[in-house]
Amino acid sequence: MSTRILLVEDESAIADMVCFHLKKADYQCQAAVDAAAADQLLKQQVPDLILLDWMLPDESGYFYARRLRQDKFTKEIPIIMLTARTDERDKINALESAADDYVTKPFSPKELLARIKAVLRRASPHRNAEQIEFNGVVLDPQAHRLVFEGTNLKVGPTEFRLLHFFLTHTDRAFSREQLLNHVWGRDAYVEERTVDVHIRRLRKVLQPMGLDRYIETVHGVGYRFVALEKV
Amino acid sequence: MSTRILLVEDESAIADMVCFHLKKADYQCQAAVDAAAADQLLKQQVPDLILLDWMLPDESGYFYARRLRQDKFTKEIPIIMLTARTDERDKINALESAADDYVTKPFSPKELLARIKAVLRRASPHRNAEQIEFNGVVLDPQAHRLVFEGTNLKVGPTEFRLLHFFLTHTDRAFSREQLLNHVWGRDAYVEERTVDVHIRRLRKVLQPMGLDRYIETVHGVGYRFVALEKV
DNA sequence: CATGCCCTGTAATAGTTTTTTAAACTATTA
DNA sequence: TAATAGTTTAAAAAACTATTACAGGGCATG
Repeated sequence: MSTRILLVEDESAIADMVCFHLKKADYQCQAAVDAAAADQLLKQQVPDLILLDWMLPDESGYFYARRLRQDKFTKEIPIIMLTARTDERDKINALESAADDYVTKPFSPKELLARIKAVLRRASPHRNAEQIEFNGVVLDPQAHRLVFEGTNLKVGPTEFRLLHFFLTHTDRAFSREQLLNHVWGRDAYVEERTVDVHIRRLRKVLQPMGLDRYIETVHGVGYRFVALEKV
Repeated sequence: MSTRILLVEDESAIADMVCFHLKKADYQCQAAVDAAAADQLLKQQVPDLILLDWMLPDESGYFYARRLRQDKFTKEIPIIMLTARTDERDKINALESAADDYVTKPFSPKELLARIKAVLRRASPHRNAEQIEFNGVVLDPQAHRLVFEGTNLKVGPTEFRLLHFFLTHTDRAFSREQLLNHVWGRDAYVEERTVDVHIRRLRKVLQPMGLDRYIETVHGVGYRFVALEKV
């Protein structure tokens, strides 16, 4: 049983190209030219992932994504946005809060497939239960513990979830709002500044083994966890 | 005599595919399209395992699972849920407490068969009857006895089952709900806090030989029994 | 069939951990 | 250097856990 991907894209040249590569990579590809067509397809069958163009003829891809997030039948489906390159902070922010990831046009099939794979892996709960190793620290979601060189690290529940999120979403900056959405839950009523405090506490936990430096502050944006070693 | 598996799934494409692979793996496969049909089949014959779709036409798979757990004829049957992938902690939690395991769509036949095998092995009675030794304490499920250095330890039935469960499921955190499901039985109308009391009683039993420290409290989650020696 | 004993679940209360907020302080940017 | 953003600390509030006592049920014994 292969993974179903719904592609919502009005430029047929791009749509054909993407579909071609998706099929070659053994995904099932359904294409829709606009939000209305996508809705029709969604009624019939729920896909495992949605590729969504930022600009659609009938509705902004951004608002369509938000709409998909509100519907209980579609809210769980991971969304990757396809968008023109941008520098606008607002837009990037909007992208990141509405979608699970985004790819800027023009993109290579290779990049797209890599991002699809990453998003699907992330969204799969069994993967979510897998142990993650990072520079000697092992995070075990099943046992709900953090181990370094055989010893348990004492870490609060929120710091644990925060680290888990970071380890599964490395090398990307997240705003405090995004972190609240992902780590606290989409309906948390908490001050943004609270994130700082938990970042602080997580850094404190990781300090003894010198891993706190992987939590980077992105001024004016939020925080980022880097997995790649700096040269 | 081969293992009987009941498959409850409304999408016939998936049902056919699963049945095909089950039969190939030498299981007996019965299929039902909804809960009502499943009930009919269950009246005739009790299967060894149930594969249950999370979303059914007539009833949520989740609630059907809960219903199966309340019926004394079906409560012992292991259940594996088939579900779309999700990130939601609530849903994962619901899944884990209602079912023995779950597989996310799309799944490979290989993965499904592996999980079936694992669940059946876990549920098989012979393993449940094996003696377990832990740091000098011997738990004998057959005789329902707990022995330390030749002397019988006085332990209540619930504490015995709780310890048995822990010894067969070490190094994992379990919520109180999960412990109630596994140790008390899925139909127990018991307050979650009651688990605390039995944890306390079990700790008291293990205290004299210093083994109570292996029962760890996981704040905000539940409890965990560690097998690994801490350094 | 009454009695006492053991076991269980609940409730009350005490104790602990974690989270959140606020506020003072430090750093960065333009 | 002013303005904006991030860090750190402390303390109150909230959430969660431990412990104890007790009532009621079941069961064997007298």
